[in-house]
Amino acid sequence: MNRARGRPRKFDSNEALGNALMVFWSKGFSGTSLDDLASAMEMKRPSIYNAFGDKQSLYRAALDAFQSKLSGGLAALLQEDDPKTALRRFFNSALDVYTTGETPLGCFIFCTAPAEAIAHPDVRADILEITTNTDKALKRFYDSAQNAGQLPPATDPMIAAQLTQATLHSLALRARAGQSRPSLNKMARGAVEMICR
Amino acid sequence: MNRARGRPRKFDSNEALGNALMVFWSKGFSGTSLDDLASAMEMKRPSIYNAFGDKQSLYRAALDAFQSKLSGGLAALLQEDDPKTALRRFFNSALDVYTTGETPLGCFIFCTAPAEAIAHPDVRADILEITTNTDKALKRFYDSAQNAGQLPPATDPMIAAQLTQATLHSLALRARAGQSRPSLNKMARGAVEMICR
DNA sequence: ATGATTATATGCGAAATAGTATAAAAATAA
DNA sequence: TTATTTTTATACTATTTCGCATATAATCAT
Repeated sequence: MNRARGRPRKFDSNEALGNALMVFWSKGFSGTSLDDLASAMEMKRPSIYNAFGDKQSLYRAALDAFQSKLSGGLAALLQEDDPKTALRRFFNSALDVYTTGETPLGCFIFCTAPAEAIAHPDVRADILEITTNTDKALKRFYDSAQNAGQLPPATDPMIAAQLTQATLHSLALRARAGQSRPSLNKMARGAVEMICR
Repeated sequence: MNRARGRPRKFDSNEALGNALMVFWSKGFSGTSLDDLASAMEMKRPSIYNAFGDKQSLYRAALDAFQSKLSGGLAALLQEDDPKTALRRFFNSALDVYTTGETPLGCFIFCTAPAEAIAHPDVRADILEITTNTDKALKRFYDSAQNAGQLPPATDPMIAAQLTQATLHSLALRARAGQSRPSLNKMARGAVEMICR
């Protein structure tokens, strides 16, 4: 009696969302058609509507899934003792995501969502929330580094946090534009030295 | 005999391109229809094709126009003697552009073009070129500041340049996401202090 | 088995979309 | 005036798009 009632679903919800995410990541929201999604998700359009609602709901679900996965992994890396080591691993791990595939796609959120932000205020609010939360998490990181005497007292933790996220934004755009992984690594390393000196 | 031959054009080319730019800036490339463009440009579709080619050519022309105008203005500000003053004016002027209108649109290039970069390799190449040129221009700025003894010898001019553009990228995204102008000003100020110390 | 429930599959339809063919209009050249 | 050139305006077509209506299938509850 505790079992699912009607006909069982043919698809795995997470997998289908992940496939949708990949299409949106490559083509953006407006550039992706429901046929693109249906074929990538191996679902017919009515099933997509039934499971995820309309195109915008699906896109926002993909944004949320991407952010949860990425920020979870990155936050763990910031637990490391030495701030510079933590940051180097932080950027390196982000770049792993940004440069996968034959054509690197950059960051799903920062490379595709801004284009939709004006036409879709919900998406705009999503970006703002993600950016704000990331600032806050990084500020906590710099606060505790400063308390541990690992960051100069003159450094403003909030500014350091914003510049760190700015580096992330830029790496995301540069990866999608086609800059090489070594050049991105170099920039990330340099940013760590600049921010933590 | 030196006069234009056939029926005279009804529209001013720069003005029409500027109107197209505004639509693309707000809705992105894929989110903009030719009807949107035709109505904003006050031209019929066949006239648009005749004057600017297809949708992608028009979009790339708009990218080029935006970049020329913005980078020209910003480069002039970097001529200022004091590097910090130059940078503060540089960011301030960029923010003027990023935050105009009731709903700030951020940077036309960095907020709308990345979404198209995978589907349209020409656009991807455009972004890469613009990013590379901006890095180079900023590196020259930091090189000469360093030569004038206005930047610590330990600072790597290329990293400073990349971080400066990273700040620009981030301000662009944050403006479009809806962060307030004062908070953006504060971040820009802080970035200048971090980079030039 | 029978009915209830939920999912899938087929296919429809109305609207939007990109791009063009054709004809009319406005200018110059001879 | 007549021919030539170039732009504009109308209308067309073929395709794509989103979303849904309807019918069918697979499972559970009784």
